[in-house]
Amino acid sequence: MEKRVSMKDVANKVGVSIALVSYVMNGLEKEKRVSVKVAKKIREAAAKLNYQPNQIARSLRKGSTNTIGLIVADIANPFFSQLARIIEHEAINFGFTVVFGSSDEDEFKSESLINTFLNRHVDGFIIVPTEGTNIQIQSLMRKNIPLVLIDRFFPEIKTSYIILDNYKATFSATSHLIEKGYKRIAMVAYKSSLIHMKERIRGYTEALDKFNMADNTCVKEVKFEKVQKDMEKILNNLLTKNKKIDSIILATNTLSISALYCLRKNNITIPNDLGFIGFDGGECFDLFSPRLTHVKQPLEEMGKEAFRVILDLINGSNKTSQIMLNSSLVICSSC
Amino acid sequence: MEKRVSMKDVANKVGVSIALVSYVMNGLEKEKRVSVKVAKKIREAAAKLNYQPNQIARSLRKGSTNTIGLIVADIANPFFSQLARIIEHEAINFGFTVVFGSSDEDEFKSESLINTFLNRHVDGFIIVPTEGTNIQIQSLMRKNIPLVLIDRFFPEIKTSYIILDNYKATFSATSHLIEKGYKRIAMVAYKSSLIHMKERIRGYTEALDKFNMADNTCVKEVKFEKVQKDMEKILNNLLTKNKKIDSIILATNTLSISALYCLRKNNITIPNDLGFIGFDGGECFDLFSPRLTHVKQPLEEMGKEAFRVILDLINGSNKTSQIMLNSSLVICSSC
DNA sequence: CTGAAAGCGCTTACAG
DNA sequence: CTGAAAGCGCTTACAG
Repeated sequence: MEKRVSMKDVANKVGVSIALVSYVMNGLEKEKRVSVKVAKKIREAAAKLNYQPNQIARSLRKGSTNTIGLIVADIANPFFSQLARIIEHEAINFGFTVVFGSSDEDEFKSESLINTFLNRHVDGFIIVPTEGTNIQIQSLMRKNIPLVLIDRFFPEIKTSYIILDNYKATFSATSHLIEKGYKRIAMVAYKSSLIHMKERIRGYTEALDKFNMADNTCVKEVKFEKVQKDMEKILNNLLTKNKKIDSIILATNTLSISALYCLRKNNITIPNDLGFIGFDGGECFDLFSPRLTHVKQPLEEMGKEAFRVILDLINGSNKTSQIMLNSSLVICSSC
Repeated sequence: MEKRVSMKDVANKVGVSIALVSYVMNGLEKEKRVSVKVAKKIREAAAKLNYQPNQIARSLRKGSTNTIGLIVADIANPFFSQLARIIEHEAINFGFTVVFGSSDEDEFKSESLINTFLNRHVDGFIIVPTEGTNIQIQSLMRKNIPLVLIDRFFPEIKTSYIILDNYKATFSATSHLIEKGYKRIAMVAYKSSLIHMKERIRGYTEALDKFNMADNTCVKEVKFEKVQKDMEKILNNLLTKNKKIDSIILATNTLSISALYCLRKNNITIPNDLGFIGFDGGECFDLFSPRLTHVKQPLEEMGKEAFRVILDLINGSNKTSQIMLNSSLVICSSC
């Protein structure tokens, strides 16, 4: 087993103090006026011994870890894993490492993840906040920990965040259905007090309102813990009762997929039996027959902005950045 | 801004030494025979001050970080993100944190990730190794760093690994097609020297061989950097030339998806024009019409075993665990 | 039962 | 231009 070499080893080899090695390793030789000759020797010795800095020691001393904590609802959800990929990429480019965790929309898991990451002294957090985590977020704010929320936020807490203009997203999706001649448009969303869900629902209801179709407003909510079951019940209901719906908008990608399963199971064909608009779809939506019209989120921008903002905060900025991005409606053949 | 409280603060408050606080915080009060009274006082003070241990300091002192480094090819690929989810879950249960990175099948990115994680003193690695990383893996072995490979491995290096029985997987997929009466079965795989790809190809060729159809062996390889382009060329070729193929097996999920895009684009219908078997599909495969027959990997088991093995190694075991799991062929309606 | 002290591997004022 | 030393917040032999 090879032993790790420390600055001391390099210093001993060259016959200088540890301080000099530290200066050179950190590229401070100019600033600290280390002689060119010694600097060269140190660099050579370091290379020869294959010296690698111990980031743990560095972190303890400097109080910063060059690590960011990423908490999403579920890393296995393509929406979040794609986001994670983008954030990871940015992080690496700036010399940061990402630790991640999935909250499962559970406030206690969220709390535990935040504490774990705090104890490991991440320099900042990128969090997809879950219902009931307001206090946790406020506590981070009080501790002055760099923080940016993503996908969702709390209107009553003044944090930085990057979100979608959810209102616009569903407003335009709904309008699209109306323009296509659909009359009885339903929306299925998650039962949640979180703003992104509320806004998606508001976009839908206000679009109906605008076209004087408020009477046909039909919002159904499923519980996060039993999506499939709730969805089946709801769809069975909506598709069989007197005032049958003629089209549907789903408020998230998981809901979209769940709905597709149900529809297929019940032999409901799209768009003949039912018009359909999904939410941030990806490959599944493209490969479905017919191709599914869906709301597309600007993932790349979202991830990049989130990292840019957190880096800014880590570097001492005290500016609160609240950024709202626009989705696009990808029009295919499902309505 | 709240200041972080350290053991010293707790010690001062109670009027004891830091050592005692450390013992109590680590639950060593029995072992170190701390008086019940003092232990209680310390616990109370710690709770009151909301003391949180500084894991960085702990890590520096103990030489272990309770962190594992997870390197996959691409965290945005559902196969890997689902695996990540399972590993994360296990990790948390055992008090570990996961740092992750995507190698993009690039040996230099892999090297850089490994070094980054080494400098951060992860306790162990779970790695999906990329072509050309043999040396990196060997170097980790030499340093005696706990390591488990996953999805792929290097036959010439004696590491622990958890992999699929790739040979069996495609052997049975191919046999299934043959039994269904298909005569001209093609396989599209990645161009790679890695064992998992070789084995998937071998499973295919040996199945043909067994049924005396070796003459119809047709393996095409696409480059990782230009999947879509290569795939189109290959499929155009296979579907138009004299000896047209009647069915196809794809060697990974990304290849499967890529093929589906191409087929759709060229109006090839499954299974009428072409029999189809995909690899670890997930939702896309289920929702496709017709439902796609595919090789299903035991993700849960793979992730859990990987963590179990790495934990074992971290805890000092020097046993090399080489585990091969079985896939199942999910038979649907695409062939 | 308890405390003083060394040390993990760095960074960084300070002195010369 | 260079070095000695303090200190980041812990853990852990050691002494009493």
